[in-house]
Amino acid sequence: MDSMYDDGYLPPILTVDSVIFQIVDGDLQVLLIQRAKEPFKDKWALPGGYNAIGETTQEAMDRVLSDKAGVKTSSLQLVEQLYTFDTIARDPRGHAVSITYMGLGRNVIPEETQKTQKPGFFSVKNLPELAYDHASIIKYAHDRLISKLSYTNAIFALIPELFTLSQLQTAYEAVLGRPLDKRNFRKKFLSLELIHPTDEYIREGAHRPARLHKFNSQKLETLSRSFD
Amino acid sequence: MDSMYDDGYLPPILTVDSVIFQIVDGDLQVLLIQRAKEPFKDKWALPGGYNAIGETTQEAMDRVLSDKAGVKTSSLQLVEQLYTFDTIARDPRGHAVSITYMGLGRNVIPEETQKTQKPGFFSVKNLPELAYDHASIIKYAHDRLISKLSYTNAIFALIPELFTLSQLQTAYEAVLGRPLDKRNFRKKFLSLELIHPTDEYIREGAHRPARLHKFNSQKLETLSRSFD
DNA sequence: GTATGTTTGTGTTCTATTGACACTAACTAT
DNA sequence: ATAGTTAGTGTCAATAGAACACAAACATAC
Repeated sequence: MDSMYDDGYLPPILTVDSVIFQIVDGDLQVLLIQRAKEPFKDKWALPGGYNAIGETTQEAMDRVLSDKAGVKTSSLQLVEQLYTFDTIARDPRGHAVSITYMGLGRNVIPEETQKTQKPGFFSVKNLPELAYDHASIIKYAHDRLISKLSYTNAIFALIPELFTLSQLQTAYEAVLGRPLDKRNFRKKFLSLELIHPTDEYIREGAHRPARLHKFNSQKLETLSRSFD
Repeated sequence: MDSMYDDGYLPPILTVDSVIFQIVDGDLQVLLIQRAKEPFKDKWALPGGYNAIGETTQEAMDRVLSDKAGVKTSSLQLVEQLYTFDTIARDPRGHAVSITYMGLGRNVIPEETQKTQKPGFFSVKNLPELAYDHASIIKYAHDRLISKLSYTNAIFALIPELFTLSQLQTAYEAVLGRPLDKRNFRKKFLSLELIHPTDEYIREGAHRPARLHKFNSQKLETLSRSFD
C-alpha cells in the first residue's frame, strides 16, 4: 500500500466526467458512449472514469476521453472545469466524487478502437436515456455554455477559424436554441470587437459570396460586466 | 483495507478548503487560521482538511470548518462550491485535489476550542502571507462574488435581514471595492424587485431615520441575463 | 427653542444600448 | 435574361445607464 495512506486516511473514489459539445448542421451535439459494463450496462453515458493517483484531473480526463470515446483533448478548442458533483448514492459501488469538464470542439470525429465504447454525438434536443445523473450534468453544462456566450468569445471553439457571420449566428442559435435577428446580432457582435474581417470570401451556392471573419484570439477572452 | 480498493485503484488525496466572507464596518473580510503543523507551519491559511470516505465534500467542509476555525456552516447564510484545484505540487505530501467552497455570513464569530487554530477574519485588502496557493483561491472567490452581485441577490447573505438602503449600498461597495452613486444605485436595485420596504425605521444618530428593507427571499435567486 | 450637523431620500437630463423591422447586392442555375 | 438564394446594410423608438444637487428628519449643543 502506498505510504500516503499510512495514517489510515481513505479518500472517496474520484472520477472525472466530460461533456463534449460540438455543432453539426446547426445542431448542438454532445458526445456519449454506451457503457460496456454494469452499472448501467448498455445505457448511454458521458465519457468518464477513475482518476488515479499521480494524475491531475485534467490528465485523467484526457486519458479517459481518449480511451473510452476515442477523442483526443488536443482536438478540442476549449476545455474548462464545470463543477464537482458528489453524492453518496451517485455510484452504486459507494461514495464517489466526480469532477466534470466541458469541452468544445469543431468537427470532432471519435476514433473507435477496441477500448472505445460506441462513442457518438447526440443532439442535446434529443438525448437517449442516460446513466447516473448525466442528464442533469449535461443540462448544467449547457446552461453554463449559454451563459458564457453572453460574456466571452467562447463561441470561437465551436466554429471554424475562418467563418461567415451567418455561421457565427447559426452557432449562437444552436446553443441558445432560439433564432436571433440578423441585423441586431451583427451590430452587437461586431461592436464587441472580438473578430475582424479577412479579405477572403467564400462562394458556396447560387448566391452572393460571404466574407470570412476571424477571431482576434483563439483563446477564451472574457468581456467585462459591471453592476454600476 | 476497504473492499472498495480491492482492484488496486488508488485515488488522489482529496481535501476541501473554504473561503468564508463577511463584512465588518464596511470592510470585506475573509476567515483564516494559523496552521499548527507543517507544511506551512505558523502561516495563515484557509480552513481546510481531508475529505474522508463516506463523507460528502459538503460534510467534510462543515466538519473541517467547525474543527479548525470554530465556525458552524449553519451560521452562514450561503454556501456555494467554487472550483476544484489540483496540482501535483500543491501539497508537499503528494498529489492532492482540493474542492473549494465559498461561504457568506453576517456577524460570524469563530468559537475557539482546543482544536481550532487561531481563527480570525482578515481584510481582503490587507492579507497576511498565506500558505499554499490560498492567495489565488481567495482572489478567485472574490472575483466570483463580485460577479455574482451583478446577477443574483447574493448580497442578502452579507447584511442583516432588516437593512437600510445605505447598508445595502455599503455592502456592495465593500465587495466591489469602489464607491457607487447613491441615487443610481437605489433606482437600479429597487427596479430588480428583490427587496421590499418594511414599515419599520431605524434611528441611530443625530439624523433622519432610515427605512428598513427586507429581501423577498433569503435564498439565492438568479436574475436572467441574455445575449439578444 | 433655535441653530448646527449628519444621514436619508428623491428626479431630471443626457447618452448609450437594445429591439423591431425590409430592401438591395451578388452570385448560380436554368 | 430570369428566378432563386443568401449576404449585407440603417433607422427609429424604447429602454437602460451615468452624471448630478437639494430638501427632509432627526439629535445635540447652545
